Amino acid sequence: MSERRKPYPFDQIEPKWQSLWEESRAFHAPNPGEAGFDSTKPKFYILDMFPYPSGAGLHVGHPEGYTATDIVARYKRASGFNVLHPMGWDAFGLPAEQYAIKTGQHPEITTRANIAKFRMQLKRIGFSYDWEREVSTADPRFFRWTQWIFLQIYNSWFNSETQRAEPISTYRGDDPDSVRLAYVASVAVNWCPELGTVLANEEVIDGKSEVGGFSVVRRPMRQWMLRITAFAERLMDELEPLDWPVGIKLLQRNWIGKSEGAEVQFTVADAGKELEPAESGVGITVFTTRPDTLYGATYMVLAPENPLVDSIAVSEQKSAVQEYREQVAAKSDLERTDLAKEKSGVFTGSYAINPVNGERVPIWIADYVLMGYGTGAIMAVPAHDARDLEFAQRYDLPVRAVVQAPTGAENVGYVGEGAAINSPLLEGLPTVDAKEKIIRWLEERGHGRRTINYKLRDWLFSRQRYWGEPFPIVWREGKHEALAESELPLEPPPLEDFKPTGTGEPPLARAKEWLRYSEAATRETNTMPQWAGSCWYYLRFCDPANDSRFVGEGAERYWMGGDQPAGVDLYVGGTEHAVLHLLYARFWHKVLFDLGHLSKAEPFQRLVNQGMILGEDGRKMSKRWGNVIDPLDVIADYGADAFRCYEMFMGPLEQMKPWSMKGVEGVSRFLARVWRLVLEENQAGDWVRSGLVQEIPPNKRQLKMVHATIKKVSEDIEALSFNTAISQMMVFVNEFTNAPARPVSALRTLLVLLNPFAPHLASELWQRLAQEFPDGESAIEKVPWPQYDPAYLIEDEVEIIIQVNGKLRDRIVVRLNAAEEEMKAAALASAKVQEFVAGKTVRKVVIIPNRLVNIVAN
RNA sequence: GCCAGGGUGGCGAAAUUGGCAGACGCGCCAGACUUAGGAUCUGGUUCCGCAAGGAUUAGGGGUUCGAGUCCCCUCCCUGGUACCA
Repeated sequence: MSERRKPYPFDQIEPKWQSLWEESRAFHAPNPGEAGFDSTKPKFYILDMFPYPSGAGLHVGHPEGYTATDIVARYKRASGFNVLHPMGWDAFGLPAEQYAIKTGQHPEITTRANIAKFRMQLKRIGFSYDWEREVSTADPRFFRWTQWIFLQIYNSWFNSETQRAEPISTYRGDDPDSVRLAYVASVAVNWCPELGTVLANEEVIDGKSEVGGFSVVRRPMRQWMLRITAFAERLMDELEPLDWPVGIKLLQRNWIGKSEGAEVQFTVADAGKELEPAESGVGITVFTTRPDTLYGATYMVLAPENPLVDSIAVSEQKSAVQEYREQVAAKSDLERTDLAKEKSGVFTGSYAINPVNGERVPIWIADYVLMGYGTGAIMAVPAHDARDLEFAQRYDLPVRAVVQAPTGAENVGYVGEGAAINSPLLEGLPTVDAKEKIIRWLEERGHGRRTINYKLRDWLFSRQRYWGEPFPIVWREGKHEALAESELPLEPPPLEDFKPTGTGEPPLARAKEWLRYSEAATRETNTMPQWAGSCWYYLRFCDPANDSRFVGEGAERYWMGGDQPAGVDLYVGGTEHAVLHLLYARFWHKVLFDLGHLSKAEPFQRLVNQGMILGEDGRKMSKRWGNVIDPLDVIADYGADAFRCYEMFMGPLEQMKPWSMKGVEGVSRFLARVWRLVLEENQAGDWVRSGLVQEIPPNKRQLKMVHATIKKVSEDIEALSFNTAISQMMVFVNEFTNAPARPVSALRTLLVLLNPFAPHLASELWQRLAQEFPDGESAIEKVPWPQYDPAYLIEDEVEIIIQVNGKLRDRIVVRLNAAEEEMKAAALASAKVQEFVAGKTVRKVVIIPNRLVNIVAN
C-alpha cells in the first residue's frame, strides 16, 4: 500500500493546511465582549458527544458524527453565523482505573496520554474545532464546577406547588434533609462484587454489568441519590417542542413510564378465629391503572419484600412465607426476570376486604409483583390481566369477568377496554367513564385516590471508585454537610492502591490523611458516576476558562439563548445515549435553570443519532472478528479528505452501514478528479494550472449546473443528507471534466461548496486559483456561501412523458408551461401513442403541466 | 411478547406534493491511450428476450388515470424493552 502512487499530493497539502488553520486560529469563536466578536451575526451551537479517550484511540465510528457536524459548522460559518463548535474529553471512567489497578500507573497519566492521542487523531482529520475551548472532565478547573453543581442540587428541593427546584432555604418543613434533591438513602443497589462497586440500573444489562459483563446482585447499601423523579412530568412535557427523532423521544417517555390510575385501599380482614390474627385494620394500598375492574379483583398479591408481609402472614403460613421470601432473595435479577419461568407464590393465610363489594379476597405473595414499582402490592384481576390469569390458573383462584370483550372474543383474558359488566356501580359504562366514576366513589369514601406512577427511579449517584469526582461533602456526627464553595475543587487524594476494597468501602477510604477533615468530621468517600461531567460539559464549552463561575452569564445567554426552546442548535451522537446521558443532562439543566443560572429549561434543540459503521464483512467491528478499521490507516493511504467524504458518502447518516475500502477508493478518485479539474501534471512531474481553466463566462448549460449544485448541496447540508450532496458534486465534476473549457468562476463555486467536505483540497485549489487569477479573497473559509438563482434553473422547453394506461410509451419536448390542449394534441400525435391506442377508445386524458400526459384507452 | 425503524440491481444507495424506478459510487464488461496498467479517459451494465416487448421496489390485497411512495394483511431483518399492575 505504501508503494501506491498518490492520485494527488494529499500527504503534503493536508498537514500544511492543518498547521495554517492552527496558526491563524481560523476556527476560534470569540465570546461576546472579546476581541473579534461580531454581534451582528446570529449564533449557531453545534455539539458532538465528546468521547471517552480510551487507550485504543479513535475508531471509525467517532468521526462519522464528527464529520457531519464539521460540515455543518463550516457551512454555517460561511453562511454568516457565529459558530460554536467545541471538543473535549469525558475523561473520568472505569477503564483508566482498571488499567491503574493492573499496572499501578496513575489514571491521570494514562488519561493524559490517551487524550493526547485522540487530539492528534482528530486534528489529523482536519476538524474545525475551536481548540481553545477544549475541556476535560478530569481537570480540576472543570470538576470544581461539577462539584459546585452538585452542591446546587444538594442545596435545593423540589416545590411541587411551583413544579420547580428551589433553594433549600425556601423549604418550611422540619427536616430539610428529607427533601433535598441530593439525598442519602439505604437502598437495594446493584452490587457488582467483581468491580467492587454499585451500578445504576441503567448500567446493568440482563443481570450483568454493562462494563465487563460481571454478575450483579442486589444488596442494601447507603448511597447518594438524586431526586430525578421529581422532574418526571417536566422531563416528559418539555421534550415535546424539541426537534428530536420520534423514536428517541418515545424511548425517553417509555423510560419515564408514566401510568395514570388510582391507589385503592384494602383493609386486612380478621384473619380467622383459630389463627393468630394479623393486626386487624392493617391497610394494603395498591396501585392500578384499571380501577374500573375493581369488581374483578379476586385476590391480592404483595411483593415478597413488602414489609407488610410480616404483619399479614398468619402463623400457620409464616414458615412457608419465610421460605418463599428466602428463595426469592437468593435469586439473581436475571433469574427473577426470566419470562420462561412459571409464576410462583405463597398464600399468606390472610384476607382483605374489597372496598367496592365487601368481598373477602385472599392475600398472596409472589415475585411477579415488584417492590420497586407502585406500592409493592396489587389487586389481581385475573379475567383482564395476563399475568394475574396465569397465576390464578396455577393456584386455582377465582376468575370473574367484569369487562365486556368485543364480539368474537372471550371476556376472560380480554385486556382491552369495553363496557363494565358484573359491576353493580358501573354496569354498562365504557372503561373511561367507569374509571372516572369508581375513582370519585373511592375518593368520597376515603378508600382511594387518583394518582400517577412512574417507572423512573431516583438516580443512584454514588460510586465506590477512585477515578471520579469526590463529593464535596463531609460527615459530622452521622450527618452530612456541604463543603464551602471556597474549598472547591476537592481533588482526589494521591493513592498507590486503586483497587476496590471489596467491602463496598470506596478506595478513597484508604487515604487516611485526606479522609480526616477535622477533629469531628470526615470526608465522604464515594465518588460521582461518569455521567456527572457529561451532564453539563456543553455549558462549560461556552466559557471554558472561567474560574469564577461555571459559565459566564453573558456567554451562556449568547450561546445557549436564542429563539428556540433549547440552546444547543444541533447535537449529534450515538443512540447508546438515547436515554441515560440525555435524560441526566436534561435533569441537571432543569435544576440549574430553575435556580436561575441558565436561559432555557432544555439543553438540546435538534438531536441526531448517527448509525453504527459495521466492518467490511457486515459484522460489528471488533478485535474478535479482525474487521476493525483504523482511521489513521485510511488517512495514510487516501488522505483525510477522502476519509471524511467517504464516511459521508456511504449512506444516510442515521443508518447502520458497512465499511468498504473500495468505496473509499471511489471517493478518493472523485477528489483526484477535482484536483485535475484545476491542475495538470507537467513533464517535470509538477502540478500546474490546467490549460482548460480559463477566465471565461460559463455557458447556459454550465450555469444551470452551477446553480443546481448550489441548491442541492445547500439544501442537503441543512437536511444532513451528505451522501446526495456529494453525489451532486460528482455530477458537476463529470460534467466539467468533459467540457472543452473550464470557467474559473464555476470552479470557484464548486470549491466553496466542497470546502466543508474536503477542506484541505478545497483550500489548496482555491489558493492556487487565486495565484493564477487574482481576486479579492485569499482564504476560502472567509468566502460567503453562494446563493443560487432560480432563474438559471428554468428552461424554455421541458421533456414530458407520455403514458398510455399508466405505462410509459414516449417522451416529447414541449414549451415550458404549454397549455393542456397543446400537450394533449402533441401526445395524441405521437406515433408510439397511436400504435398503442389503435383499435381502442380514448376514455380520458390526464394532463399534468410540464410533467406528463396519461391517455386512458380501452 | 410489546414498542420503534427498516426490506429497492451483484454491492452501498437515489427517487420534491403519488407522476420517467435504480441518480451517484463500487463491482463487472468493452474500447481508447500506453512498454505496462492495479493510472487515466470513453461507452455499457435491474431481470427475461435477437428484437419488438414484457416483468420488476420482501409477499398478498386495496385506493387511484397513475403507487417504491397512501390504506389493510402476512413474512423477514435491526434496535430498544422486558412480569411496571
